[in-house]
Formats: sequence, structure tokens, C-alpha cells
Amino acid sequence: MGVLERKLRQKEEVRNSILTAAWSIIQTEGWQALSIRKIADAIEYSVPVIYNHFESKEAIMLEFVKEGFRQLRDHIQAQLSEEDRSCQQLEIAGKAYWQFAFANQATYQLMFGMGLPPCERARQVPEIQSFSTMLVSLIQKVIDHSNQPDTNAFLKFHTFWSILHGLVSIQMINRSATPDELSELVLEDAIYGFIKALVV
Amino acid sequence: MGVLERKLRQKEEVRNSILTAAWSIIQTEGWQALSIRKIADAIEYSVPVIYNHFESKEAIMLEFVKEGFRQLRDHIQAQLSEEDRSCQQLEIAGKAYWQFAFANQATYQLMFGMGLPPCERARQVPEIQSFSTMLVSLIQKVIDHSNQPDTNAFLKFHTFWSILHGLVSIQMINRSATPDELSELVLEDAIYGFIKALVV
DNA sequence: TTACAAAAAATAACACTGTTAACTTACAGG
DNA sequence: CCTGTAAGTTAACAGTGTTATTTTTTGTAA
Repeated sequence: MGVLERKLRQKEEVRNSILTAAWSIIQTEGWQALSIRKIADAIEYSVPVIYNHFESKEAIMLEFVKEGFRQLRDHIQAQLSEEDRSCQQLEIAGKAYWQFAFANQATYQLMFGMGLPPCERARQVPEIQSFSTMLVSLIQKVIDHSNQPDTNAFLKFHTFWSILHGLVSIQMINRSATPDELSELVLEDAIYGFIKALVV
Repeated sequence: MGVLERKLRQKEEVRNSILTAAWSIIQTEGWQALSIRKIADAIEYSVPVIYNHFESKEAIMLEFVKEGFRQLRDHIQAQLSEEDRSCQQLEIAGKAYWQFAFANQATYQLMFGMGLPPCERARQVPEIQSFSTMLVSLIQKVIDHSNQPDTNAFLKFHTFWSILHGLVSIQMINRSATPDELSELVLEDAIYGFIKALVV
């Protein structure tokens, strides 16, 4: 008598179809073009059904923000080595961050500012915490080869993240969508500067 | 027979009233809440009149982006000294940038990404050029005490701007709207790191 | 002063948006 | 088979940017 289970499974399926439909719209037309009616058309349900699964359009987009932070964390972590505690790890992390941003531009733009009112975000996205923690402990390792994050490591993490996000943003705003030679140089320059200031 | 002049003057007045109305809406309700009808209500004209002065709502917002870059440039330049060519000038510039961003949050958010599709921007805002030029020549001065900008200075400018914008963005997204003690530390840390990498 | 052309402004519409109240249909349990 | 609940629908509300059409105003020449 798994009728309830089946219903839950069906509900989950609809939820997923909403997310995949929304995602395909964002990818093909950009997050500005995402609309509830377009999603409803794509999943072949009426509009109010979507509101049985998500509180609002923003809640749907927040789902991708969360996914984005998880993926970003995993993408960076995948390229780091557990043993190596040298500052080259920071270079790897920085370049991985950069690479993720331009390989997933729609996601990255959704993650940062565009489309969502700024201050609500952090509170609604605990994934940011998880992402932050990873980078903090990476820096901690580089600083003093320990695993106990202190205030200084947090401060340095904040600086590091800011530099990376700034590089990506300015690149996306100012030049074309795909990074060129010069910007790669700028990236290396900035990371190098950060490391230099860190280890001395 | 200054009837034509009077008409031009009146047209200019309406244009200005549109901008001031739009600006007051942005300041009180945020740029998300700006709408053509609200502007029309405020200036006591019908909606299509606005389209005789601006091509679109985005064109109106772009006007504030331009103003923003002009003001940012002037704000920084006002705090620099012509004679001093030490790297402390960079610290001053960096802190002035930071201060401007949080003293003019609506403007800053309008200038960077939020609300406008990214890639069109740079082409439509020549003021970015002017702002960039100022910072490039500042860095050139610090590097080799000359006034001839070279590729290296441009690269360093890009890095510097990225760091600053990153700091502001992460602060606005992650923490509260007003910067706290820790973030001031991060700011100094980042600027210090940049200068250190620059002069050595 | 009146007639007329041209410029200015207003109305009203189009095609959308997010969101929700009210109604209908489908379906499982008694 | 009937009934109550839950799922899904239609239709509406209150907006949005933008524009075609119509009206009003205004300056000029007869």
C-alpha cells in the first residue's frame, strides 16, 4: 500500500522537472529571462503548481545559488592535494576558482548579486559557510601547517576570496565574456601578490 | 524670437526632472523598484513623454552609472596629492574607493552588474575609460615616477581595481550593508599586500 | 482674429511579469 | 457508490516596459 510513497515520489519528480526546466531556460536565455510561465509551459503544468513546490521565483533561483557554492567548493577541493601544504596550493585554488567562474558563468552571476537582493542572500545560503570553511582551513594549512583556523586565517581568506571575486567580476563586466591572455596574467599577478604578502 | 531656445530649455528641464525623480525613487526604494510609471507620476507627465527623452528605462539607469564613475574618479582624485609619488598614495586611493562604495551603495550597485546585463555596459560607459586612466597613471607614478603608462602599469591597475571591487562586493554580499571592524582590517591587509608585491 | 500645420502630450493598448483566490476535477478510503 | 481531500485548473489582480493612436496645445502665416 505504497500509495503515499508514490505520491511523494511524484511530487519529487515534479519538483525536479521544475528545476531542470528552469535551469535550461537560464542556460539558453539567461537568468533575466526566467519566468514562472515559461517554466509552467516547459513542465506542462499550470502556473500555480510551481508554487506548491517553491515559495517564489527567487526560491527557485536560490536553489541554483546553493548548488553553485557546493560545486565551486568541490571543484576546488578536487584539484588540491591532501599532503601538499605549500603555498602553491593557493595558486591551484585560485586558478580553479577562476576556471569555475568562466565555465559556469550563469551560475556564478546568480551566486553573486545579479538578480537577487544582496543582503538576504548570505543568511539564506548556508552553503557559503561550507565553502568558506574549506578555504579558511586551506589557508591555515599554508600559514602554519596546522588545522586550527584562527582569526588571522579568516582574515586572509576574506582577502583571498575578495581578490578572486574581484578579478572575475571586473573581467566579466569590463571585457568580454571569455578571459583573454592579459587577464590570465592579471590573475597570476594577483595570486602571486597575495601569496607573497602571506608567507613573508 | 527665442522661442526655440525656450523650448530647448523646457525640454532640458523635463529631462532633468526625470533624472531627479528617478534618483529619488532609487534612493528611497532601491533600483529594483524604479519604474517608468513611478517616474511619470512624480514628474506629473504621462508615460510616453519619458521616451522622448530616454530610449529606455535602462538608458536612464545608465545615466547614473556614468555619473557614478565620474564621481568615483573625482572622489579619489580629490584625496590624492600631486607631488607625493610614494606608494602611500595607493593606500589613500584604495580607502577612498572603499569609502565611496559604502557612502553611495545604490550607485555602486548600479555601476557593477546588478540590474544591467553585464557585457553591454563597458561599451556604453566611456566614463569607465576616464576612471581607469586616472588609476593607471597613479600606479605608473608609484612604480617608476614617470607619467608614461606602460603595459605593466595597466596590468597592475587591473589587479588593484579587482582587489578593491572584490573587497566591496564580498562585504556587501556576505556581511551587512555597513562595513565593520574586521572588514576594515581585510581592506588594509589587501592593500598592504598589493603594495608589497608592487614595490619589491 | 482666424485657419492651419506641427509639435507635444495623453489615452489606451500590447505583451509581458509574479502571485493568488476561486473553482473544478481526480482519486483513495470508508 | 459516495464523500472528502488533495491536485490541478482557470481567471484574475496588480504590476512591468514599450508603443500606436488620438487628442490637445502651440506657433505661425493669412
